[in-house]
Amino acid sequence: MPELPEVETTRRGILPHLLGRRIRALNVRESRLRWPIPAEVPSVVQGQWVRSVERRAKYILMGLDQGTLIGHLGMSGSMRILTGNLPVPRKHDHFDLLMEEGVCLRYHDPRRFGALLWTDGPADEHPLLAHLGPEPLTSAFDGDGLYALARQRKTPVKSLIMDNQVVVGVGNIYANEALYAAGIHPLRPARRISKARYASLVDEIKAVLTRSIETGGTTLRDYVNGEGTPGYFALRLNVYGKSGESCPRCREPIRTVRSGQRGTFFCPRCQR
DNA sequence: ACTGGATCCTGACTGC
DNA sequence: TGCAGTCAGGATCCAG
Repeated sequence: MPELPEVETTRRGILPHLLGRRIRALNVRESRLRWPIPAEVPSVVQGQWVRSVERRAKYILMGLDQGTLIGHLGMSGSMRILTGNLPVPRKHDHFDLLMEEGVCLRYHDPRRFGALLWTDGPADEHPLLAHLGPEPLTSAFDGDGLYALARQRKTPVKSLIMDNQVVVGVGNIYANEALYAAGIHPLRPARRISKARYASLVDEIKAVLTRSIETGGTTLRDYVNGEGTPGYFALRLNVYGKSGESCPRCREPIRTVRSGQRGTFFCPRCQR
């Protein structure tokens, strides 16, 4: 389920349960994720204290006394905190990170596109993290920088903002929504967009992600304590998944095309 | 250097 | 009911 707001919500949800606690065991039931969970990880992490729980892009980074556990939720992954008697694992509950005091972080991922890795060195030097673009909610991501990057690019602007080397954390839903909010056609070649319009696009990306993280907070409690997973954030979607429905702004029917194997939704009248 | 396409995997849904 | 086809929140890899 995860786009960046859900990953951030997950991080905030698991943080208080993991921070300052010691890992009793890592119990792996299915190691075949996006990359196999390396065989040595359980013995390496056992007995270590969790010193930090951070996020970079859509990776969740658990800093240990030695090294960092790197988690990723892929397309269908979720984490929840269990306490007390552990329920029998459901299908696709691939690992449990068992902490002191009966706290358990259980990972569920039907499609197995997620990951759990460990690195000894600085996490940001890990090959998966080393070449990532700026975080979208920091000042390192701005209109001028995006405009400069786009100069040589013929690729559709939607592909550009979903490129993790350009900016991280903009998934398909938010790419569609931010482009709608900025009035930019998703298939417009990246180099054919003015600096002013990129400034607006950056503002809208930040706004939609921020709003989504805020509303995600309301489902947090259920997410980490309750049974099952939440639905989507209580985010008002204008175009994503709204094929054929009328544009909230001009009533024109929302259209959908496929671009880069992803569903692309837009208003042909408002977005140019 | 860029770009589009294939790919990993399971499950939900649609249409016949 | 069953079966085939399509699509889904990600992101890497590879050919051209």
